[in-house]
Amino acid sequence: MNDDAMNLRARNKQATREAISRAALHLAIEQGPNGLALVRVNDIATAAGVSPRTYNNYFSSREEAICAFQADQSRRAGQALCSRPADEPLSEAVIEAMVELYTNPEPDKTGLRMIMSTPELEGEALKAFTMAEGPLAEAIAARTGTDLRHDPHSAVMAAAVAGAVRVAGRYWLGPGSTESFATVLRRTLSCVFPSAPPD
Amino acid sequence: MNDDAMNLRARNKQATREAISRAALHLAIEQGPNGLALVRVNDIATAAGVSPRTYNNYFSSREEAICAFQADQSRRAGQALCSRPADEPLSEAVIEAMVELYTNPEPDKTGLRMIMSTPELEGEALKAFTMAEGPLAEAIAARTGTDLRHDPHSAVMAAAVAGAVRVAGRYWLGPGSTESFATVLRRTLSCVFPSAPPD
DNA sequence: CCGCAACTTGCGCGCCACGCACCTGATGCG
DNA sequence: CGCATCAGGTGCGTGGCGCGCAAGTTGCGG
Repeated sequence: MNDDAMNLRARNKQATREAISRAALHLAIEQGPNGLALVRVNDIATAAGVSPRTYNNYFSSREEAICAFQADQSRRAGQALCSRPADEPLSEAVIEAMVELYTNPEPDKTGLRMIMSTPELEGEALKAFTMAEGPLAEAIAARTGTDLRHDPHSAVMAAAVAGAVRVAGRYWLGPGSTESFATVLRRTLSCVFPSAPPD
Repeated sequence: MNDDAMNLRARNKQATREAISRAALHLAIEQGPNGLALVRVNDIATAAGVSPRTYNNYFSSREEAICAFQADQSRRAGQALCSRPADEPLSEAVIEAMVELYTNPEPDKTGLRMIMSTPELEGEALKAFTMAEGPLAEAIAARTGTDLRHDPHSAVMAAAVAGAVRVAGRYWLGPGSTESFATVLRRTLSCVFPSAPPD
């Protein structure tokens, strides 16, 4: 039947997760960066149409719920790099993979600005971005044919890439940014690869 | 009088902070990576010889208390780089500054391993390490004479350096590490500076 | 020697994570 | 097609915790 790569069951689960996360972010934006404490778990659950008890079957903190999207995105970092053509130079592959991953869809500037200007949320987002490092390091190691366990190069590069993405976010959210996120991302990422061609 | 660079009052404050943090880490180690929930705030406060209420005048979560040392250390990252001789090449200055900062004193392997193998603590430690990026970026920008606000190079490099430190920690804590932390640190940091001399 | 300001502490409130038990609806099988 | 099974949603109860408030205490400067 309708096993669209997923049981109906799992589908609903994913939908619920998204609903809760969506509601959480929305409410957080309403309250502003200094009103995080006013976003009650009860409100989130109600807005998402589930029981408060169900809410923390999915998340164990407001921050986690609000940043769930970033977390999900980071989980795909490894796969994003792996799906680049194998004959592409490493630097180009990484840059294009990250641009593809983090601009699809174009990030919600309002939501991101809210997150990055709220210390507690910033911490959670940091965790989320860092989740990308492991898979990224593996993918890089696979591409360069090095051994992840004995050669720190891939791990360091993965960390640097993740860092560059975060820095790009900060610049893009800053006051004087008329450029697209993709542009900023390419610029910061090219700092990581000193031998990278200017384009 | 006895203004040893600090009022007696501020000295006690610092001592209390350290006592609480110390007690927290000690108790956490006792309970192991899976028993973080069993480390009650009450126990920490008692062990530190203060009231539970006082405890969260200093910290607002167990995790924050346990990782306070890492946080304090990261705050000094900028200063560490600034205090390197001005005629030193950037890469060497950064490497030596970080080695100096993170091996003085030699890190507590047991405590660190505990922290890095406990998800919630790992997140907090991540926040702590990331606190170093801002000051580091400023110091790097100052050294290279670039404008931090319009040129992302220093920010990206700072993030990469912080990442390299974290990666070094992971490798050093891993099973087959007979080397000193300084050695591992130098190796990962030199990955960040491709033009860095082998020694 | 005195008053101020900083710090600690006890009290109390509201929120929240989580275990437990029950219910509902999806799933898979004969 | 109907039944046994089970994953997931929900209500309830409990213990812990963050934090505001209002004293009490102690170092510091005049």
